[in-house]
Amino acid sequence: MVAQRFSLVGHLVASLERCVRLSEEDRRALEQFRGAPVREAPARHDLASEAQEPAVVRLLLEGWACRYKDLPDGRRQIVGFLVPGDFCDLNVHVLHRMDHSIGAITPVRYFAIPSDRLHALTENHPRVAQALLWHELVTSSIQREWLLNIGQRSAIERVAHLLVELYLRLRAAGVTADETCGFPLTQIDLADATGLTPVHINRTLQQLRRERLIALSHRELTILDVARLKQLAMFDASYLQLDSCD
Amino acid sequence: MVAQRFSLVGHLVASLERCVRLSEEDRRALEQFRGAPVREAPARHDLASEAQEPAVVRLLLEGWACRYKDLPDGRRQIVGFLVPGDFCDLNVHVLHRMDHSIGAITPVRYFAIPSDRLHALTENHPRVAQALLWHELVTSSIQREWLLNIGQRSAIERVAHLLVELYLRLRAAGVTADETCGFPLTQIDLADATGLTPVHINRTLQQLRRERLIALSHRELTILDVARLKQLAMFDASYLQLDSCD
DNA sequence: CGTCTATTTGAGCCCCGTCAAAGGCGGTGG
DNA sequence: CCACCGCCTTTGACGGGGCTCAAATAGACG
Repeated sequence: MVAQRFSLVGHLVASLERCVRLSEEDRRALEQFRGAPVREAPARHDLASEAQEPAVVRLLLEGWACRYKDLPDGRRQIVGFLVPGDFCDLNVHVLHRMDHSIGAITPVRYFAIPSDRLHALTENHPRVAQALLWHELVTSSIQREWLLNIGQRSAIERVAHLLVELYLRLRAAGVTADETCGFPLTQIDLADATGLTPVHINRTLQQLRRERLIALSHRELTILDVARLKQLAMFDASYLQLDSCD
Repeated sequence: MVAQRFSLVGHLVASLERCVRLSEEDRRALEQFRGAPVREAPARHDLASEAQEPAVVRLLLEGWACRYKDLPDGRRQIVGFLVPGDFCDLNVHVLHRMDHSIGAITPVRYFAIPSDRLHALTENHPRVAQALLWHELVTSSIQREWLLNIGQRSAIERVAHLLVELYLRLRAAGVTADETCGFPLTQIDLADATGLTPVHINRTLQQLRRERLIALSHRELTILDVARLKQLAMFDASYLQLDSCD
C-alpha cells in the first residue's frame, strides 16, 4: 500500500522529467503528494472538472481520454487525446473558465493532485514549474499540428498522420510491443478527431489495410510499414518534442 | 525619444495586465527593458525566429502577423493570427525547436525583449510569469476553438466565426471604431486559415455580404449584424477569455 | 499607363457526406 | 450454452459542398 503510493509519486516525477531533470530536493518536495488519491472513471464518462470540490490536476495513469468541444447542435470535435503519463487541466488555476471537456475513452485511473498545493510548490521549485509549462506547450504544439492536419491533409493522409502520432506517443509512454499497441478508439472517435464521418473513416482504414500499411482489429493496432505511413502522412515528428530533454 | 521608450514598457505592462494586476515593484523591474529595441519587418516577410542571435520575445505593437505551418508540397495552414498586444515566441525558452513560423501580414513593428532576461525576471516576479503563462494558455484555447471550427463547421459558419473572433480581439485591443475595423487579410489568407480554397472564400464572403451580415472591401471590415453573425457561427466568446482578470 | 496582385465569375467534377441497411462481436441473462 | 441485445463496423447508392482549372476584371502602386 505504501509502496503503491510511493510509485504514484514516481509516476509524477517521471512525467515531469520528460523535459527537465529534477533535483533531489524537488523530488523530496513532491513526496507531499503521496497521500493524494487515485481516482477512477468508467469508459465514456466525463472527468467533470467544473464545480468540483478543490480543483485538481490529473495525471493519467491508465487508460485513454480525450479533450473535446461540442457545438450546440451536437457536432463534436476531439481536440486531443490523453494517454498514460499525460496531464489534464494544468491550466485550471490560471484560466478560470474551462473551455473544453475531458472524456474517458476507456476506463481510466488517474492521480488527483490538489492544484493549489502543486502551484504553491512551484513558487520554490522553478524546475517543477518549467516541467508543467513544458507539458502545456507540447499540448499546444500538437494542437497546431492537428490544425495543419485537419485543414490541409486529405482523408487518408489525415488518418495516417493521427495513427503515427498516437503510435509514437504510446511508444514514448512505454506501452507498445514491436509495432503493435492497444488501440481503444472507435471509428466514431477517429471521425470526431479528424473532422471526417465515421463512414468515411471506415473506407479510409480499409484503404490503409489494403495497402498493407496498418493492421487494425479487435482494439489492436499494428503499424506494418512505419516509413511508408510517415511518408504518406508527411509526418515530421519534431512537433511531439519526444526527445527534447535538457 | 525617452518618452517613446517609456511608452514601450507601458505597452508591455498593459499586455501583461490583461490577466493579472502587477505590483509597483513588478513594474519597476520591467523598466529594465526600456532600452530594448523596436524592430520592423515588411509585409509578407517572416519574423525569422530560428538561429537568430540572442533569442527574443516579441510583443507586437503595430500591424498583423500570423503563425503558420507548411507541408512539404506547399500547402499552408495558418494556425493563428497575431494582432497588436499579442506576444510571439513565449515558448522559445522552453521548447527548443520552433514548430511553426511567424509571418508578417502587414508591415509590423514589434518590441524585441531579450527572452533570457525576461525569463530571469520571472524567477522573482511570479505575477509576471503568470501573465506570460496566461497569454500562452489563451493562445492554446483559441487553437482548440479553431480545431472545432475547421473540423466541424461548414464554410460559411467557419468564415463567420473567424470574422467575429478577429473583430472581438481587435475591439479588445482598442483598434476598432463602431463595428468597423481595419482588415488586412487577403482572401488567400482567409483560405489558409480556414482550410478552404481562395475561390470558395470569395463565394462565401459574397454570401455573407448578400445576407447583410458584413461589409468588407478595401481592407476594411464592418460587422453589420453582430448578433446574427454570432448566431450563424455558433459563436461563444468564452474561449477568448477577454474579461477574465483577477 | 503599365504591371502585379487580388478579386470575381463560370463550368465541371470529385471527394467526402448522407441515408439506409446488413453484418459482426461482445456482453448479459435465462 | 444459447438467445438476445446494443454497439460498432461494413457496404451500397446517391447527392452535394467545396475543389479545380481557367479566364476576365478590378485595384494598388510606381
